[in-house]
Amino acid sequence: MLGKDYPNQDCSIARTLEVVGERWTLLIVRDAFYGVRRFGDFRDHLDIPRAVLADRLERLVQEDVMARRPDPEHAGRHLYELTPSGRELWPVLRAMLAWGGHHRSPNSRLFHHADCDTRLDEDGRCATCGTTPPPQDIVMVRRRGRGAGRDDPVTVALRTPHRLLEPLET
Amino acid sequence: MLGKDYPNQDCSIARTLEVVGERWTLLIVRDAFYGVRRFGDFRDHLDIPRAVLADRLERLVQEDVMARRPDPEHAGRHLYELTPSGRELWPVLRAMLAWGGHHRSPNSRLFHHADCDTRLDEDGRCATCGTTPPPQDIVMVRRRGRGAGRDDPVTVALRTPHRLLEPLET
DNA sequence: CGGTGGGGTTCAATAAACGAACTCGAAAAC
DNA sequence: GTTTTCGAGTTCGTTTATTGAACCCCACCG
Repeated sequence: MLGKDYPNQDCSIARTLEVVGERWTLLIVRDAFYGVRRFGDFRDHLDIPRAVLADRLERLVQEDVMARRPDPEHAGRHLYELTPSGRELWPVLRAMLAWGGHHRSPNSRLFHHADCDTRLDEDGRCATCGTTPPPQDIVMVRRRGRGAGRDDPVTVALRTPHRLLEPLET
Repeated sequence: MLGKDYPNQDCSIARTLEVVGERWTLLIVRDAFYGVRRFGDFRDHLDIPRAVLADRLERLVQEDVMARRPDPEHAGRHLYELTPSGRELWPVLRAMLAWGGHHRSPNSRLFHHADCDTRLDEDGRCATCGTTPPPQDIVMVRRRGRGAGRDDPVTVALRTPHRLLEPLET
């Protein structure tokens, strides 16, 4: 965008949008919640131009939403992971998930409370225990009969139930 | 953005971002919650180029987030108002408000439950009655000692407590 | 009936996104 | 030990979006 910020807006929403409001950014954060950590996995799953992905990851690291560290299994490569402040973006994604699910098309993935095996409602609450579990206690499962579409390694790996923030093996 | 959509993403978040993910769009929706309805008021409050504002409003109308109707007080002009589906974007804005308030800077406006006069927590819940009031039951007030910054008519009108979705008199 | 003012549209310039080609470094193959 | 391969970025020319200024149109005012 021409100027990524909103300098004259005295508003926390504007501050948030300055961090995650650019094209692709929230989908990168979403994938990070799904366990994606490698440059190439983001790229394969999002069909995003390399240069844009590199730019967005760098900015997310600058803004303390993600952290970059060396990949212990592959010298010279990196892993990108959500920081504590990045993990607090889950409510933003959950709200968008609910709106898009209501007003556009139902999501192809469902979210269950790991402890109770109960499907979470749209506010992220578990009807069984009454709590709103944090991402690491949420298991994502594929909705029956959905999710054929893509065949990149990330999409394939996400066909089996997967706990949020758990590193994805591709 | 180059291509406003994410055609290969089978995901409700991507669907939502296709509607409200472009630059300025969520700030326009925010202002609509604050009671802004006229082209010029959006313009004055956001410092947004006219052409972009016209484009965004048209798209929001197409997408059934806002509705455009003739302004009964001014022939030839229009009022832009949130539709029921647009009003359901409030949780998205509330989540961004909470994140930006925590991790960037506290918001200059606070939100109270009109019935209980209790400040809402960051999930939008009222500690007094335990409900999560809808936008039309929320009163926005200025945080003490904040909000000097701008002096456009909208900012001035919002200095006094104001119920969300209530048309703003400028 | 000429002026004013709000609400848009048009236009040229700038910036961002795109995708293909390129570079670099580490490991694997030979 | 040399070459090949591969993932991870960077560079670059092209396409598209954003910007701000200029312009147009309509309704009302004097």
